[in-house]
Amino acid sequence: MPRSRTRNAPETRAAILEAARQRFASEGFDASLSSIVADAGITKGALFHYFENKQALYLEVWTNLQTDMARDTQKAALANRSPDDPYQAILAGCRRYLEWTTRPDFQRIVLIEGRGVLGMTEWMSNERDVGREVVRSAIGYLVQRGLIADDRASTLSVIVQGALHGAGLALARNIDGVTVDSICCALDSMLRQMK
Amino acid sequence: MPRSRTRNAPETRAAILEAARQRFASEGFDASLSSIVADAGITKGALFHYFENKQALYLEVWTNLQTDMARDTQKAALANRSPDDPYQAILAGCRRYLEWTTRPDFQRIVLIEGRGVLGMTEWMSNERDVGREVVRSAIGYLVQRGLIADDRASTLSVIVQGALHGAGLALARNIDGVTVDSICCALDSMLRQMK
DNA sequence: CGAGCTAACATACCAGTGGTATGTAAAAAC
DNA sequence: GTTTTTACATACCACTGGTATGTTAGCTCG
Repeated sequence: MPRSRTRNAPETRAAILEAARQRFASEGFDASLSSIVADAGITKGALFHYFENKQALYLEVWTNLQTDMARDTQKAALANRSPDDPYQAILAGCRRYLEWTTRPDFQRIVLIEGRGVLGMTEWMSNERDVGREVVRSAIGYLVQRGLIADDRASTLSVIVQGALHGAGLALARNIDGVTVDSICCALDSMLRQMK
Repeated sequence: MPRSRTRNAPETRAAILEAARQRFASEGFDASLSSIVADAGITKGALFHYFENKQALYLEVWTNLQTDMARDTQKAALANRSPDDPYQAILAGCRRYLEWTTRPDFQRIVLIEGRGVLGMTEWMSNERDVGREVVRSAIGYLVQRGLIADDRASTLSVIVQGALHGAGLALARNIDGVTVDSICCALDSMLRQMK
């Protein structure tokens, strides 16, 4: 009823995604679709016109956050390139990633719940894990420079990604003694000693 | 009705937990309480007599798995103590942990979904994270030996825990090039170079 | 231009869910 | 032997994700 008669598909879709992001960020996946469509100013009919089901909606919110983070992280890394220290760019990327972990929506949707919500079906199956791609490319860069053995790249990637993930969660929980600087310091020596 | 007239509270409780573990492992948190109570051979009345709500039930299943893993891991570590190499025990514990990550119920309930299900309320708040305690005590052991600086213990703990977590997930997803051995090898040099 | 098709929503409704209120019988307490 | 408590079962409810079915605006094309 309050909806204007002008049809504007992309705006509607964006409104749904935005409302969903906020609700998912504050209430988690349990946030009801009713509340989301109310926030977006539309009805469930519209929602199910654009998204197959609740998981699909969540997947898109999750993917958007993830890709935004990846882009920003890579941008930070490229901006801090140094000709005589190949680690500097990567460490700048790590620091930028840790900044993302302070965002409440990123914390809850990506760090905390995402894996469980999309679990098995989407997350497990394949390369939807954008974060992993970023880390892999960073490690690949070190391999290219001859700083890391080629056959260790995969293993070291998952370890570095896991370390970053754990560090981000620790920051989110603000565990004693864990700060952005202390983590970056630890990652610095950790990365430099990898071979 | 099929329930015998003899009251046996602990058995009933255990039956519920066992049924819940299996359902949660195969269907995730979405597994309906109806199916769980059917498996356990009781009714919802009994379930809600023992557990405040679905989350509380999940929390207990999750905690049990987590503590079993922690106990087993520490046992493995203590069994592999070596007087001239303090790292050996820890690495044995890591290997044992990675073995746990091959268990489907542990994968789904602890690695994938647990964080999201209990998120914020239980997991975030504090020391329900048994895994972290284990890692902290291992790092504490190295601090005691003078191998790691005291003020770095917290940060290194979350990094090591994250690395293990990520490695376990990678094994669960069987990502190319990642094996138990390759991870243990990487952890070996990583731990030994920490200071 | 106007008839028909389709995209973009709205409305009404449903099965199933977690959770609650209430009942009841056996054991334990006194 | 009465009362209280424990250990369940039964009946029920509000609400949820999802579906089936409208309805209307805009575009296509003769």
